[in-house]
Amino acid sequence: MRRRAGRPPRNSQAKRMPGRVYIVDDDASVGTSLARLMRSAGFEPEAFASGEEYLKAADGHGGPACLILDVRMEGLSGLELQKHLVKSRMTCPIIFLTGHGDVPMSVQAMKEGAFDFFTKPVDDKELLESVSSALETHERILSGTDCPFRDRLGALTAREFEVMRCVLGGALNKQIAAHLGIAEKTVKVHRGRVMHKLGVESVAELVRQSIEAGVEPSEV
Amino acid sequence: MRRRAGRPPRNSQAKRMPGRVYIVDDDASVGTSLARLMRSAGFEPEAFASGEEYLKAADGHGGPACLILDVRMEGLSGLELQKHLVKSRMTCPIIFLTGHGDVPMSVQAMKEGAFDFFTKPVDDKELLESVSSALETHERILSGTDCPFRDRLGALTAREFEVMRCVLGGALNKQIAAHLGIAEKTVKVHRGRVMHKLGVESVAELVRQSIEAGVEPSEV
DNA sequence: CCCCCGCTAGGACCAAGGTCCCATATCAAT
DNA sequence: ATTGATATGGGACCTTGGTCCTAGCGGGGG
Repeated sequence: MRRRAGRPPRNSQAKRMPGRVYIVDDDASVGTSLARLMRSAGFEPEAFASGEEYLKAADGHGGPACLILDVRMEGLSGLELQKHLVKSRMTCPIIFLTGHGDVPMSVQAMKEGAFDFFTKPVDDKELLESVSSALETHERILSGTDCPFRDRLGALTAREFEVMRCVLGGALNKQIAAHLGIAEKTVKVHRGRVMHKLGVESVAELVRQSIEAGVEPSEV
Repeated sequence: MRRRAGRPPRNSQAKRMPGRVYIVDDDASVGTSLARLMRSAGFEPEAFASGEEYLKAADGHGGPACLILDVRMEGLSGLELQKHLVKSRMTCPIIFLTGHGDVPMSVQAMKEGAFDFFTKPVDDKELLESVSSALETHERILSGTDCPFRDRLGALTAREFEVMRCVLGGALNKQIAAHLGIAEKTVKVHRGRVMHKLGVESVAELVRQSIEAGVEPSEV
């Protein structure tokens, strides 16, 4: 039961979100100038002077965001902060920006899943492009691959959804019927509507799309 | 048609494979010394003098493998070769080793999914560790974290496999039959055997497992 | 109060999937 | 030459899936 309670946010992303950019750099002048750059490009910057400060103030935020981290900092280093965030399942992309970068350092950061890695001096345009791309990526992560299938799921009635989950579980119509305490005939009706509403033509396709959309199958 | 032509390595991984290490470097002396190093560590090296040569001779191999690529080479560069391999859905990890590496280059390689990136001179121990780790990773990829489904795939005949891919694509038996130029009856036979050999009871299950095992569906 | 929507379901059919048994043909290995 | 694995299908038969059309029932909103 539940899921799609009330209103599946039908038209999310009505307008393009600007996107939050967290900046963590212990050099205040760098922080402010980066913030200025980001603001001028239409993003919402927020600067922190250390990893600890960021962690304390981190609000989770709702929409798409990304981090710009310095590697060398007093206290928590950028790489340490990254490890910490990765462990706590942070999904938002991290872009490194450092004055003293070398290949092994960049490789390590990338292995940990960094989105990008720049050395100063950095080309503003390149950095902005990377930030923009990072925000897009995060948006996609947040909204689960924006597939039209997901929206169509919202068109299903509760009963249809239940039947669909049983189908995803590989159940026969008669099993679904028994499971739901209804006639096999009715299951067929629901099932047909599910296929039609979701715009799929085969169970194989249904399963694929559902996996992508994160729909859990139902045991029968 | 293609893909695992001929022989699906029937009894892969009977005994612990040491792991194949493909070396692509246009400096012959580097290639042979790397090969020697790998052999001494118990791996099975195979050296190529260019990306083109590697592509021509690539045999697919059965077991776990990895690549050691130079970045700068005559003809196809390491990064280009990597892109090409990624596009063709190569799963085996790529380790870069280059004399003239810089941060942007390493970042690009890592973004494309490189397993590691070293600059010469490289510490033998580090390189060997990376290779060993890459082989382990590849083995895990190949065997899809011990799912029995993957092993069972090896029990399918070429024809059965083709039919299965069509089923994964959501095709009807008659469409599969037309596609393969055989009778619908025969498709049913193959299909039945596929389900039986793979130990699944529904198309839904088949699709799920196949996705996990990385089997590509076939358009019909 | 009535209508629409969702849930239910029967009848009638037809297409598709699946399984037995059996049979032929090819190819490679013994 | 014989055997085994593979691919191919015919016949028969049953189960499932899917779609028409029709229709009763209950709830919420105009």
